[in-house]
Amino acid sequence: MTATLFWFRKGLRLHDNPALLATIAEAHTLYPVFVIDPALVTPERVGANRLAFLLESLAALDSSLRRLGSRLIVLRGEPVACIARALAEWQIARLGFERDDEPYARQRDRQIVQIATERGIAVRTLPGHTLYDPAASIAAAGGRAPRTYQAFLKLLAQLGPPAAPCPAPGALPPLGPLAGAIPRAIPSLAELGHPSATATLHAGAGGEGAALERLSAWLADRPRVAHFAKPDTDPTAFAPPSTTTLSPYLKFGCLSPRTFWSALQQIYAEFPDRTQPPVSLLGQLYWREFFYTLAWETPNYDRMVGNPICRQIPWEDDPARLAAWEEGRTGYPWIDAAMIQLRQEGWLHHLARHAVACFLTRGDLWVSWEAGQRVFERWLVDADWCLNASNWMWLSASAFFHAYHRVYSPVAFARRTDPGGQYVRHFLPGLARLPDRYIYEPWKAPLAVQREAGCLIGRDYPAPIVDHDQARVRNLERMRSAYAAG
DNA sequence: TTGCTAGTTGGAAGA
DNA sequence: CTCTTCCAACTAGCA
Repeated sequence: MTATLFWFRKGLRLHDNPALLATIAEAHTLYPVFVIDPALVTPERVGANRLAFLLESLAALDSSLRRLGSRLIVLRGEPVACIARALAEWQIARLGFERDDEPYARQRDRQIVQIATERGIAVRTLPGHTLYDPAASIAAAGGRAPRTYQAFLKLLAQLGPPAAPCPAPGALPPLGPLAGAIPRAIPSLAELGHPSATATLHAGAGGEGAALERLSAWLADRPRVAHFAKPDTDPTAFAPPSTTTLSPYLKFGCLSPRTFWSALQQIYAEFPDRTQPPVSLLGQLYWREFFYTLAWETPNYDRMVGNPICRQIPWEDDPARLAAWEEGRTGYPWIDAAMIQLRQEGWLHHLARHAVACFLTRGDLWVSWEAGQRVFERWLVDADWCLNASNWMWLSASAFFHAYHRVYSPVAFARRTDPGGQYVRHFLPGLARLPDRYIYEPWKAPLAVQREAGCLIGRDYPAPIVDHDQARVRNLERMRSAYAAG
């Protein structure tokens, strides 16, 4: 009898899971395992909303496995030690998992593969988190990942369509004999030291089933899918948002990118006038792929120093400014409302992320993008190591994007799509009674208007921590110097 | 080597 | 309200 352990990490799904299929094909008995690493679930590292989403995804996976006569075994502890112990206790002969290309995961997986190999355990890994295997894409590109999106699209054309999604398993090997003794152990948020989740957008919606339902629901409006243009979507729309909000499912692998890709192709076939990458929905999947591919070969991808694609810029450490930004008290309602939405819902529209990221770094506060990256990493339900680093480099004009003189206005930008300030009024109820005219710059409201609205600047809502026009001019000069020095 | 082109998503002012 | 123009500007990719 060959006892096999399949280790779920990302890829929390049964559909299109090549590593799982390959692993169970050779198994007589199976131990499906997930490990909760206590170091990664502290409130300092992860907000309650993302942790709740993960726990829901695990519960959904457990239910799916049970329908096939199996179950999910949730272990808690340092992952390498946990898996090593399980391999020994359950006399595992084969280990399988989906490859994870993040540096932390690569390091972790190297250790467990070494331990398994030393003990004579066969290890089976396959990629499944991206459309293509980044290593294979780079090899096809001649050993160097493209540095621009357009060059990456050319590479994709050369690669041809990604592999078709594989079916979910119709049956699973019986549970390993020792699994019966292990209690069902998906912990609660409270057990992990967290308050309850506050999300409205993704509340109670973790897991593969919800992912596929939300995908179907979004795809049902076929003209909208075919004509989707990301830059034209509304960053101030929040009930409902103007984009798919599928990102958390892709982050945890509740949704396969290849399943998404295939579904899009079917719709695109009906619409000759569909939008194209980079702005189309397919283009969004390709941005993800582009960044994953480049990150695979770039050292220190989530840092400025030692990162060969990142411009070296003398950001200034300023804990007070950083805290004001993170806590939504910069005095700019559009920025503050977005930061409140981030913390309440764990989600922000892409362009709202742009606005707050530009504000923290090159636009206004001149604080390092790495500090902002850590804040997003904590609060976003869809926090994705590679995409988070990529977009912070983009917005801070450290890589990919170089037109640093283009600075988002914290006053004018949101006014274009939301002149009445409904978004601000929702997330900053203290400002709700201000007239439209002052909703994005309340410090300009005459005192009588502030009193009438029940919102005195400096008492009920902060005055701006920087003068945007002055900060912008000063920072443009600093960017010019940094670019010249580079 | 050099020159040329194109690049997901700005803002202000004016027609 | 929508469109155009100007501002000031850098890089990767390619011929």
